[in-house]
Amino acid sequence: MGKFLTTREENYSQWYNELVIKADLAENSAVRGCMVIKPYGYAIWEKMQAALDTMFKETGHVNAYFPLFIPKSFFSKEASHVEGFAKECAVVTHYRLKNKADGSGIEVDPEAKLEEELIVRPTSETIIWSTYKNWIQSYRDLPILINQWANVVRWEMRTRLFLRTAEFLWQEGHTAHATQEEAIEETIRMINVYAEFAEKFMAVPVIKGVKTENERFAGAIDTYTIEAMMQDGKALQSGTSHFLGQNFAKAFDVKFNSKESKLDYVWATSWGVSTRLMGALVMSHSDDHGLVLPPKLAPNQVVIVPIYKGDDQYEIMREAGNKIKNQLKAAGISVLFDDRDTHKPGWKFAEYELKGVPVRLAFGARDMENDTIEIARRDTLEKQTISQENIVETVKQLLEDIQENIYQKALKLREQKTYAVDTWEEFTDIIENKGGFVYAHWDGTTETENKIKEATKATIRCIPVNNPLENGTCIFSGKPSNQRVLFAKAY
RNA sequence: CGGGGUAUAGCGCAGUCCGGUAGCGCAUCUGGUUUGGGACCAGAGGGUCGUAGGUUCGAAUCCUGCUACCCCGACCA
Repeated sequence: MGKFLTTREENYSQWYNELVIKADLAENSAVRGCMVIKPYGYAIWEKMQAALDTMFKETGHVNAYFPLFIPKSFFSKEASHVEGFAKECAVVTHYRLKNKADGSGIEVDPEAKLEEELIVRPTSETIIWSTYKNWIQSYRDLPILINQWANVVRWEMRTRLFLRTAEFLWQEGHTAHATQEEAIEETIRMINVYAEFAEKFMAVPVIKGVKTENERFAGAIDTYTIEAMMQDGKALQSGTSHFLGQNFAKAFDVKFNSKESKLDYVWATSWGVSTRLMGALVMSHSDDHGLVLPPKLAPNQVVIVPIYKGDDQYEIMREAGNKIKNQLKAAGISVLFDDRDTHKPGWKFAEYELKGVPVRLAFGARDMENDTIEIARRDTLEKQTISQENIVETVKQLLEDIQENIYQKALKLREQKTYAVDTWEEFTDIIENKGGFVYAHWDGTTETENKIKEATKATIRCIPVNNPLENGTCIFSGKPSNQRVLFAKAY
């Protein structure tokens, strides 16, 4: 087996970078910090979108679309929101170009300056709440449960394909409610939707929890998060759901008449997941041979590779291959029959391993004689020769096994790399030498949180939901604490 | 945004120190033999050496600016 990838052990970060490019998921573009998502990568994103969109619809949401540009003045209306995003906003200042006088190209026409500059959305709370103001007068107008699929721009200093890019694709849900209880319920409902999606579709186990004040979304009262562990033990924040209280309603003066004929501000939530999930997917399951995709999100669940000698056999194999392909397709399995004569079987094997196709079927003259077929699973790289008779059932079962197996494997790894510690020495030892999730006591102050971050680069990923209460002392300050929180280095 | 590194054919690299007009492997194309884990032989095409200036008779090579990428920090989904 030739070596095409840096191994995870050699250099995890380089392994990831190479894998994303070699598996044809994405590449860097001519624009700094912005990526091109290639067809194979986009196909996975489309599968994620389809599953999530269905879940959003099932929970009563509808899709809409709001503008890419946000008037600068909107931004300044919610104080903490501005502060959070101001440092990474792209700004449109002009609306026209013109030819340079000396004919050496084009330049921004200084006479075409915008009256009010426009921000390229880093998130859409402000434009949406300025719109909701017009839509909401009465409790009868509530709730509003809207999602949008969009791109956003955050001018990042250091970027990495999928994990952090200046422009990325995401969905953002923005809901408006008559009561605080209902908004909190919605916030929790959506973090649960994200957790279910991560675990059932991506096969990525996640920890649900609440962010500390320090890590909270700019403008939120509470931020719920799902945190996944990557194979190197680092955490990846994979989705967030925010209870925004009445902050945006107050900033944009969105009031409604309640049943009791009382004028009150509207309660809000927002929630989102992004193409960063692609990074989570890659880093959770893949190995030194390439991607390992969960069957539920793989663009092709099965690839069929024919093995033949000469044109006569080729024709026979094509016919046989198409027959198998159609059987599988009829059972709702997505199949690629790679009957290209331009690449050899061995080349194709390596290629589809790199691309993470869950199941590979290969057959040649020997199989034709015996009515057998070789079946190989990507997650364990095991292969065996089976009878063609129950091929559909066998493949179906195997796809389910793979989906379950990679989830269990990821869960097991997380359990192995999760620790509970009581002393600063143990804490720093694990964070610096072993890597992983560490449950430890914390005194609840931002000051301590920041000092721990400074000393170790570990941050509080979340305070898990249903976190058991337990008396202890803060690992850093020694002050009393009544629960452990989840620490880790994060992407 | 600070420190370090890199940029030569589609990809990976040598050549740069010591200036003389560009080479290797893979990939591509043609023909043939092949096909159960990235085939082999023969031939062919492809580069104004990241970019803009400068020094020089002459620059991939020396000097300066700019850009992009990688690593390490600060910031963040």
